[in-house]
Amino acid sequence: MPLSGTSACPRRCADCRLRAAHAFKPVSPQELAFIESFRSGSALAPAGSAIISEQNPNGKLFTLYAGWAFRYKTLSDGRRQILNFLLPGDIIGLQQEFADGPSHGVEALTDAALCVFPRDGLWELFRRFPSLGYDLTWLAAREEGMVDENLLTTGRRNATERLAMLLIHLYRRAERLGLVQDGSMAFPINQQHIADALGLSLVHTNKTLRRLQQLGLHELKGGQLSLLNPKALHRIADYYDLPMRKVPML
Amino acid sequence: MPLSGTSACPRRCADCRLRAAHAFKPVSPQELAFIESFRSGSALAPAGSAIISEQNPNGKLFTLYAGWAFRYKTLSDGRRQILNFLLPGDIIGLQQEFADGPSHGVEALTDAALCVFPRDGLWELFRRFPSLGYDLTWLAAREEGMVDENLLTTGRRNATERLAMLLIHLYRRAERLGLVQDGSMAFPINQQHIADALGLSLVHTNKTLRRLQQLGLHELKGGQLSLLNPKALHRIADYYDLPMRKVPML
DNA sequence: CGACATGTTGAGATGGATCAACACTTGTGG
DNA sequence: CCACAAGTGTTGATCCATCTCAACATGTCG
Repeated sequence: MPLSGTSACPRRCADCRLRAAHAFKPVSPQELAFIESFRSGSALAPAGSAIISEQNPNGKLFTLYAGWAFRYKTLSDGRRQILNFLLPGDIIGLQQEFADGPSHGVEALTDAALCVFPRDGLWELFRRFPSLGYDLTWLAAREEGMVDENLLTTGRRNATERLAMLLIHLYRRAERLGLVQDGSMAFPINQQHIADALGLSLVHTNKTLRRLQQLGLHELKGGQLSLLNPKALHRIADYYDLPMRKVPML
Repeated sequence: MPLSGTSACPRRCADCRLRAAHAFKPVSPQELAFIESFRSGSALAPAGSAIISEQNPNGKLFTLYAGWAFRYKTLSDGRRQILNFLLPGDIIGLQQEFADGPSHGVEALTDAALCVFPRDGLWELFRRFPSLGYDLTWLAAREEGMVDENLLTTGRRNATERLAMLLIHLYRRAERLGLVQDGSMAFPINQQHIADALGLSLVHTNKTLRRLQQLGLHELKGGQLSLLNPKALHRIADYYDLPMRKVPML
């Protein structure tokens, strides 16, 4: 059964539609050739499936080519915290290489297409293409920055501020990737995900989200999100956005 | 005025007492020589001083040689979230290289000794010593893992669990570095820091900490911490520790 | 049709925040 | 040497943001 909406990444990295996007740093032909040889294949992950299991991490490294996913950790009684959301171009599984044990799980939110790399080829990559090693560090640092921001949100913002932050931040990331059309974007996250990402209960998330919507700050229906009053959302979230550099992509 | 207790890092990296510690991955003589040439000097940061300002990040990269520090972010109304604590061997300022703007501040908790590296030599390091580039990615991933854990704590653990987690985690890290003697370690963190790290109010932190102490789980006085009932703390925090590999150090 | 996931809403309970004192220590300047 | 300010820890009273529990609505899918 073909997965609706998502197509697997092309055989040749030179044909990669994602890499051509405005958001990404260009690579040299040599780098591209190496990436293509390094890549061990592609994969499709249906919505809801585990890309990396929290208990039994596989040894693979992925680049998310299309679709959404999220990283999470759980406590043994089931409480779950979503660490960050993953969008096309994000790398998956890099931490596994360095962690002392299983550290987190990754789950697909939508049907997702992935480029697969063997984890044990990582050192080879650093050795042969230091510039790509540099890019990997960049990606790691960038993701850490994202978690930092989420920790600030969860630790110090109240429920309204948290929601505003989440909406703005995801909108901004999607926009950068060209996923926003006519001021509206596909938003494949349900309220349970939002609650788990923000450290709130499901019920309170619902009520707060509803209040924001009734104030006319945003609209969220049919899986589509639009920000009706971005200024106000920025003010509430205490969020200041900066011009974003092109980011590397493996 | 000499800073009590902390000595600056030695002139020659070969004489580095820290690197000789059990916790760190050995480096080759060539790597060591490069690190020494890469290093632009050493510095002392008095307790409470900014190592990296949240507003005006400097372009430097540091390794914390002795003493404690912490990374933090603040909201514009002053609410502060501590992202993680830094102990000897940790790297400081790596994210700055990749962030689009100022991302976080770093402050010394105790008098601290630092090795200083020029940030703009980073690419040179990757190019000439890919193995050190690999180590930097490792350090970045490791720190991200730490923030992940803190996000889980702040988002999903209650006050008691958070405190237990913090005590265990810091104790464990200190132990690894040989900073625990006779079951007791220097603990240079006040309750305001703890509150800011855990997303709690100062008052509630005090009351919860006090309760744990009265239950005989730990003792914290005179700036010294001992865990009197680690088993119980582990159970409360839902924390399982794993054997830790040696980690790299720049 | 029933089962299930998801969203919505109200009522009541509570963990943690806020406010307000006060104790103790340390350093400083008169 | 004392008086005082500043930083830190402690404790009680009260408040409220958020959680929990419990229904019910809606849509999808077999």
